[in-house]
Amino acid sequence: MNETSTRDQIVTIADMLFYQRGFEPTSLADIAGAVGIARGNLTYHFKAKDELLAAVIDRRLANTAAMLAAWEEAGEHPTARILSFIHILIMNRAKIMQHGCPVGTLCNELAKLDHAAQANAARLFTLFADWLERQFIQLGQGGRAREWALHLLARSQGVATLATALRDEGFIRQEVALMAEWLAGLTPAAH
Amino acid sequence: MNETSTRDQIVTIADMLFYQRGFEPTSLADIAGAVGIARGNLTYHFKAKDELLAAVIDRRLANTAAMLAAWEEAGEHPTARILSFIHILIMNRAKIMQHGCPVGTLCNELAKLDHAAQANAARLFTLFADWLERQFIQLGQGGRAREWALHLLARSQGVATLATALRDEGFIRQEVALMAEWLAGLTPAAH
DNA sequence: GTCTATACTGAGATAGAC
DNA sequence: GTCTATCTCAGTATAGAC
Repeated sequence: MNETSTRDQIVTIADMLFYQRGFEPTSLADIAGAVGIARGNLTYHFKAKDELLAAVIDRRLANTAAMLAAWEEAGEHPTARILSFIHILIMNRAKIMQHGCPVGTLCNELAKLDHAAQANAARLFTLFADWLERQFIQLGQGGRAREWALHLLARSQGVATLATALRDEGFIRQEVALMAEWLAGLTPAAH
Repeated sequence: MNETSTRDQIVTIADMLFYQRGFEPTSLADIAGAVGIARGNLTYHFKAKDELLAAVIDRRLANTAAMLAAWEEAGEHPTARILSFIHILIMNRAKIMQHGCPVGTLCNELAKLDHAAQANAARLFTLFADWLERQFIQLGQGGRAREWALHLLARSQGVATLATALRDEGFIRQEVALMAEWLAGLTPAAH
């Protein structure tokens, strides 16, 4: 009857450690230790490390989809929704400066490892891209909606990467301001 | 009298493998095997893996500084020089789609590992940033030269990250066009 | 469902022969 | 300067007791 089952706890901890240290450098012993279970128990729930990775990615996909759906149901103006996306950089700035963007860094690592889960991890990006594309369509940018979606996604990724390397919070705020400015330039005058 | 000494060969191979697979996942055995020497020999030249990493970063710093200096001495218009930077994305598109940007992915990995070499790797970024800043100053953008330098650096990083995840060459070309457009908007009319 | 114990592999690092 | 041999440790995975 424990709602936060051991399995869920494992995925939660693994998600965190994969983000903070990376997939490869995180050992199953690290995860088991952080959860507070024996290593054999971890193996009972996940036969192999790759299975655990798959579960982590699936959870991230579900969480991201839920977050984006909530933003869409909130009924705001699409400009406000896109600003919510942009402001993730501010909200998560401390973690980003330490460990980068969870999506970008995972995709990069899996690409280098030539890992089978790479394509599934990339779906995290397309989730954001599709959502952003819908917002730009609602802004009347139908012709270039996909282009703007990927453009904005790329810019936020670049900010994350550079902020991690330079550990510069001011830079994040500066770039967020530039993105908001760019977005305002696309938005039809609402007054 | 062998100019490409074993030591140089080791650094060359390590540089390549650290880029392609990442620092952590690349073993010293991988490197020794690729060079064609025994493991003990590798240890003779580099006491520890971290020493080898330091040598790789130092070489990258030297190579990058030389490339940027060459671009500057070519005597072109600063706009043309900045375009040279932007077009790295096109020139290296195949490698980028497979392994990302060598600078960004290394900095990300070292940040997660909390590695002592992280700061030195980040100097690769400041090398580019300083160079770009000088070009923007020459463009008469003195007031915002640093801002534009970091902005352009971030955008190229974002393109690399997304291109790796999505394996989309068209996206790279699209973003390069947007960057060129943005640059043209900054450049004082030259006709 | 959870644990201990262990097999097996591959990592980095070291010693010393040639 | 290069090699083989070996040490030590950490990693994943497995077997089986409770």
